[in-house]
Amino acid sequence: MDERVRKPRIDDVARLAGVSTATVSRALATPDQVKPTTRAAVARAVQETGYVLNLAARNLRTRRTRAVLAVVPDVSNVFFTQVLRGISDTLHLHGYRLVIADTGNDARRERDHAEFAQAGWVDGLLLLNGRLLSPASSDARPAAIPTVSLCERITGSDLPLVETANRDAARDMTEHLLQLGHRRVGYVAGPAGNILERDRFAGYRDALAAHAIDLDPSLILPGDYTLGAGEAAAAAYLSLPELPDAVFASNDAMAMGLIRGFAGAGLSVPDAISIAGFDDIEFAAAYNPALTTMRQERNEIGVQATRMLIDLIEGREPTSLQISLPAAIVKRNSTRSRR
Amino acid sequence: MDERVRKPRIDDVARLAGVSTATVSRALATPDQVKPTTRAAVARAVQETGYVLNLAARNLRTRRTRAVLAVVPDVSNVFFTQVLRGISDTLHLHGYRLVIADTGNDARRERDHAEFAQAGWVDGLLLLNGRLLSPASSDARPAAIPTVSLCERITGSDLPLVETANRDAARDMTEHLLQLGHRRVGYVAGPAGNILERDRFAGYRDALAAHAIDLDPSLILPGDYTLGAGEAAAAAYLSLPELPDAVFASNDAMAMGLIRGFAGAGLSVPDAISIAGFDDIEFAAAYNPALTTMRQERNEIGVQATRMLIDLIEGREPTSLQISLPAAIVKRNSTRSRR
DNA sequence: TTGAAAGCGCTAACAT
DNA sequence: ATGTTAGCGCTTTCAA
Repeated sequence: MDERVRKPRIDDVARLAGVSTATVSRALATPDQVKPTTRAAVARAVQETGYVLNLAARNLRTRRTRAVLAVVPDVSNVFFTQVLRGISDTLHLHGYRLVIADTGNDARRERDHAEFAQAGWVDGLLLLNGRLLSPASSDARPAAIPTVSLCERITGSDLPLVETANRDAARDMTEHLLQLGHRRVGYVAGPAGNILERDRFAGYRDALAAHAIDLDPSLILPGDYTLGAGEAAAAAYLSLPELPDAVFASNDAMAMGLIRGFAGAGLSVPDAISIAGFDDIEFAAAYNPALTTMRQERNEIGVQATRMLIDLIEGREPTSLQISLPAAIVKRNSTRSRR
Repeated sequence: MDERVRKPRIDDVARLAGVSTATVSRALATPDQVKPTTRAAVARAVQETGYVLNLAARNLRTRRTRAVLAVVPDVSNVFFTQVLRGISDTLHLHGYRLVIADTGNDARRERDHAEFAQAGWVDGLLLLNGRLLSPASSDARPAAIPTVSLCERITGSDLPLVETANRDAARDMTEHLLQLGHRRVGYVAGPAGNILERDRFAGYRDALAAHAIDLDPSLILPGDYTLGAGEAAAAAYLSLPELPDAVFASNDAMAMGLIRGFAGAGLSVPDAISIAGFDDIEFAAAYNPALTTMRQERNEIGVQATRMLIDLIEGREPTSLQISLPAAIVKRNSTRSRR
């Protein structure tokens, strides 16, 4: 029931156009190496036959794909999507295609994709997930294709890296809350062991130390970067004998959770308490109240990492193999000065 | 300076293992066709040489890739990310890999990717963008590889399709607002000409007609699915001699914009006015007030479309080539009964 | 259960 | 400017 004709190949076109396959190939890939008349003849033959290039054959022959794979733990995470935008645009600019692999935070799928990447499925690899080739196979064969990691550095790896200066950023935000006159400044943490969390918490500590304020363990609450964790933290703070003056949540979702939690208890933010977040995700500005937060230049992270990768792929020496991008405080309505 | 050794090929492994290349190939792809002893020898040789398969070669030979391409207009759009999750999981379940192409709403990039897809870069195509192969090339050669479109139907195409029953959904939501006792029900539209917009507006009209309420043009405002459009609409409503009782925004971002706009003018939602959205994006529940909205089963759209595609790829007859998924009202705090 | 051998469809020397 | 030719690295009949 499938009476399809054989797909036309390059020699079908060549025959019809009355030239050699080499000429067809050139007419398609490097038109200016071919006489206009010939080019036209080829174009006509392509039309007529309905020829489409076979990529597998080309890739096999050229040993290149002009494609780059971005491995993302979770495409539905609003954080990564902006980074991807920067990657996508930059690649396009340089004539590469982007393919995205969503691993769903599943190590198996991660390995799968990485393996395929090594198998020549793409020319380069962008790792957005802070780990790869986990302990599973310890043969530790170094990545055979150019690879750059971004957003999270991979523990125990010296892969080229582009990230936000998380520690500095967290220090700055804490310092900002202190400058606002707050003294009891709480902190809602990210997942234990997470590398971002470590950096941000270190920054928080740095700022308090600079003001000779002791860490108050009752103000430091666990979290996991979810809205729910923020709500839970709010409840926990409410059960304290004395509320903090301000809380720095180590990401925006938790900051929003805090606001909801406090609002639900009849406490207004920022009148009763100041709340600051981290990331400046899309909805931070739209929130009620609009969130004061640390803006990570997610787009820029993608752009820089991609530039680095392209240099690597094309055999140039990248300007730098380690980039730490500054983050800036975005002051909105969830914090206020205490005077 | 690049003293890399030649990548090992299958015959290197074969030689080392003392077998033929055919046996190596089988040991890798269909282990149970090979004697355990041989299999072990091959495995050892693979280890020793550090052999990795060359995908281009395999794809060329087998004429398959076991990969599927999802073409997305904008990965940073929260709507699509959930759909992608459903796609990704379903594909994985069936042994396919997903690659995502972000076209950045750019027709050129769209065509690029589609072309590569036809060139055998993948086995199937998932179109999330509501158009493809736009007027540019009118040679209208039918897609050579299995293709399913989702989310938005493509005008003037009879591609297999999975979508939300937008018209029904919009009718239901409008009906709901009417049931709540609202009479002057406003509508904030999506981009003119957008197919979703047409369906949703039709549903809005259906509901009003069923109650014999005339369309009031002053209550129907243009929009473009952005938060800003919602804010602008709020301002426009505020300048009316009489405010509507309720407004149905044709997506969540605009509903949030409306709430901000009214809140900024000192009007409380839902006390002064009810606001309903469409989509139930991630932040709808977290918003202040939590948004009453139409929940599209985005994950399910992805799942069903992917099943359909796999059937197509593997030569089975899909159960259906046209699926319209119902959407359900999620009642939250941005609407209230008027009594 | 294994091996020999013939391509899959293209591109890039090299020659003309 | 164009043609000839030799593979790229794998899988898969077919035969043993």
